Amino acid sequence: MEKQYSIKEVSRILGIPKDTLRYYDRIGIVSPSRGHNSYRRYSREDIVDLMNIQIMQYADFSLEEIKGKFQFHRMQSVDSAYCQEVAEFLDAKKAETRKKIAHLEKVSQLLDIAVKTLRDFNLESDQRLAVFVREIYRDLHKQEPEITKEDCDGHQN
Amino acid sequence: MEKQYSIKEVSRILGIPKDTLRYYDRIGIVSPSRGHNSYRRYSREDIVDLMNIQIMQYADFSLEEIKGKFQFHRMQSVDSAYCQEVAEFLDAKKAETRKKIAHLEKVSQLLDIAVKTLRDFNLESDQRLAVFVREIYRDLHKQEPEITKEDCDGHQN
DNA sequence: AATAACATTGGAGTAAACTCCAATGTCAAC
DNA sequence: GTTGACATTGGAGTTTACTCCAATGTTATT
Repeated sequence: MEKQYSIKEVSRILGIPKDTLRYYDRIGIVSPSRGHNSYRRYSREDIVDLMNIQIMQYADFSLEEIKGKFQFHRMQSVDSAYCQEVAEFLDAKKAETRKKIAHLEKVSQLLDIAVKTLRDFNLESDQRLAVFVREIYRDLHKQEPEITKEDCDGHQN
Repeated sequence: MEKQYSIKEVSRILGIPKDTLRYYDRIGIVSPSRGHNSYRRYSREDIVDLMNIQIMQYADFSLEEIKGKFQFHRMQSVDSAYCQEVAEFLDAKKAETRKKIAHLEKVSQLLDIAVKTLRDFNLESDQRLAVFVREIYRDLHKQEPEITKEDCDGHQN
């Protein structure tokens, strides 16, 4: 017979606030069984699920994604097609992550030049800043041509 | 006499929705002058401000930060102390950005290993994944000792 | 004078992931 | 049997940066 954990214990063990655990139950992410009173009783498996969720949140998955793509309990049968699907999903996530990193690298550079320009002003750093800003501005306005027809509609803006 | 721009023109020029421009006006970020009717009339300077705001948003500044730290109009007198303050702020921002990058690099690696493990399962990649996850878990729970007194208070959680 | 196209306002709604609250129920200890 | 610590619930509030709406006013064109 496995040990069951109260919400308070789980909260302490995993560092997740009780309200958050109740919230997860509400939205169907981790719904533990209930005791003879209506108290939640978390199993070991529930706790493992919650740990996986923590990892996935660390990896920037939304609760929606977590809920949609990963049903942990049902993982006994390693369905090859499903594995393939998840692998593709993770690949896409990784590409997205690399994009974010590239963006932040630019930001880091921008801040660097901006600080230098501010600290000891000279033409060189000022011009480098201007060039950089212009580059970002190009980035900002080169929207992928995903909008074509919609442009012609009667927008309010 | 400088040209003044209508909200529609500014929206088109900068690619900022009209509603957003009105919103910026409301919260006091860029509040253009008004015509004899109560129409907003944007000056060149207003437009430059808005461009700077776009750059700062690209660099992950919140509107609150933008509003608090940067009063562009008042920049004629290059106050050395103020420059110093802003430079420090930007430095902190950069440190924060580098932290985010480090985090995302870990995420990228994690996703990489996870995909590999999923695609062709073997002990080696599985163990690498386990090690990685454990490492992240350590990261996750090593909160800086910023909380000391508050811990003792009567929290609900 | 009617119409369209623009402008104004206050206020409400949206997303995501919590976070908090009040009213109430349960349980163990004294 | 009362106290205190725990649990439950539904529902409302928080945050940020918009986004949308309806009612209304203004301007230019027909």
